[in-house]
Amino acid sequence: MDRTETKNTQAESKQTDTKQLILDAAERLFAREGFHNTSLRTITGEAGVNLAAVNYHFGSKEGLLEEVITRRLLPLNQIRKERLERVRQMAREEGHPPRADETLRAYIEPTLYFRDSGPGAKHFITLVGRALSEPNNTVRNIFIHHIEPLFYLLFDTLREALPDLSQDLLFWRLQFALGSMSHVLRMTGKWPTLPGEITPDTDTELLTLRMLEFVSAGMEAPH
Amino acid sequence: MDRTETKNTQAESKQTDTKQLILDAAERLFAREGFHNTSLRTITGEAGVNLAAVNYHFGSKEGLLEEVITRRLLPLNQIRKERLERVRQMAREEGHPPRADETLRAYIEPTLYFRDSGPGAKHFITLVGRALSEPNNTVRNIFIHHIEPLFYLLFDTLREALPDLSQDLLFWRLQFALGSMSHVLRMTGKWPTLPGEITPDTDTELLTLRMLEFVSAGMEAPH
DNA sequence: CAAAATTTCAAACGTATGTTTTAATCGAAC
DNA sequence: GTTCGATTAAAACATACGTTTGAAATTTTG
Repeated sequence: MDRTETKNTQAESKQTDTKQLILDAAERLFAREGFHNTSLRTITGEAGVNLAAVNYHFGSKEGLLEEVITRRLLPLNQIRKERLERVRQMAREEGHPPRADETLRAYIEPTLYFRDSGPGAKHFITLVGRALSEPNNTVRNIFIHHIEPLFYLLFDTLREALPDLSQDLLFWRLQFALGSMSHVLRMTGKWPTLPGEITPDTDTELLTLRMLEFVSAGMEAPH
Repeated sequence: MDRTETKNTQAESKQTDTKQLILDAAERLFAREGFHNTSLRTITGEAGVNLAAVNYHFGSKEGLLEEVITRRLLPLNQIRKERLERVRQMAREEGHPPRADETLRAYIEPTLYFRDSGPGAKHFITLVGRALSEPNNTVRNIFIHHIEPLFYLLFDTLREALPDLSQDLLFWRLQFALGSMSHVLRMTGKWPTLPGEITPDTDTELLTLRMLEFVSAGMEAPH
């Protein structure tokens, strides 16, 4: 009776239900309140399941976090990786370096559009935005482990796109760009009171356009 | 014997020592581990004072946080406010709109240079960088309360600098810029493993220059 | 249907937290 | 030197947390 391993026999209905309910509630609460600020009693309460179910299905609170993250991050990273490799590959076939704005688009566009891919995805993207700025090692390390190879791919493709920039300068500009994106991701629905006619919850398409205008200009700025 | 009010008679030596020791330790630990992930026992342990001293001098853990923040944020905000008003005032005297890059510099430069203003200031700036992305309301609200008027001043000055941008677009671009800055602030000393010859801990002057190049170009990008 | 494995449940465990209490200690004023 | 308010100190308090337990309930297997 190994309790941390999931034996997926045909007996999936109840188990899957409980696991999904916990994952969805945890995703929402981790995004809204943070990992340490969310108790298992709150999660299981909102999910409508027994407290012990978390330790039974996920082993520990940390194990739950890991599955909350990987459940959506693996598919998202797969998409971003394919988009980046396509940009790189097509440029190589056409015999010119990839364009910086297309490279950035290949990374940013799937990330922003992922918010609309399902009800819980929006919360997850908030979590992604907070990932790198998490003070807690537990949360940050799980993310970094999955994001690091993608970061290198993005960095290398941008090196080809912007050969005039030193590695050092490119690194910083990429950090500026990623900072812009992650800030917007985690701020969704948390804007302070705003002046006048500003409607901060713009639709995804317009937001993506604006973000790409901004970070592309910054990336290609004179130096 | 009101324990939350500080009676500053001449008997300041011991009290001031203890308060300073607690504030410094809390600043460092809140920045490194986060507010909820830091216990009063860890703080008082590192400060070398008794556990009860926090509640005696600051009333509560939240009161301690508030004083950790205001102790440095009030002077920093004063500097940023003066710099912004000077840019605005000088432009008005010379009969032209303020420049966007000078406006951004008036906000960003004092913030980055504040890191070098003392041993604990570096930790505090990490805290500033994490302020807006804090999931916890306790932390975020204290910051927002002090930062909001400054944000409006920055926004209004940029409106004068960039009259072609709609309020909506300007709002977003300012968010992108602030995202870049806060990301860098909180990432100090927390970079993941990096490729090759990259030295992420650049000196303040060069980092400021690069950040201003980036966000100015993004702010003035075509649309 | 009976046996076996899986999942749920209520309760308790041990620990860590912020806070409070009560007494001891310190420093200055008279 | 004594007195009095301010500060420190040790201990305990109440509560919340993640986790474990053991039995009941449910589902799957033969």
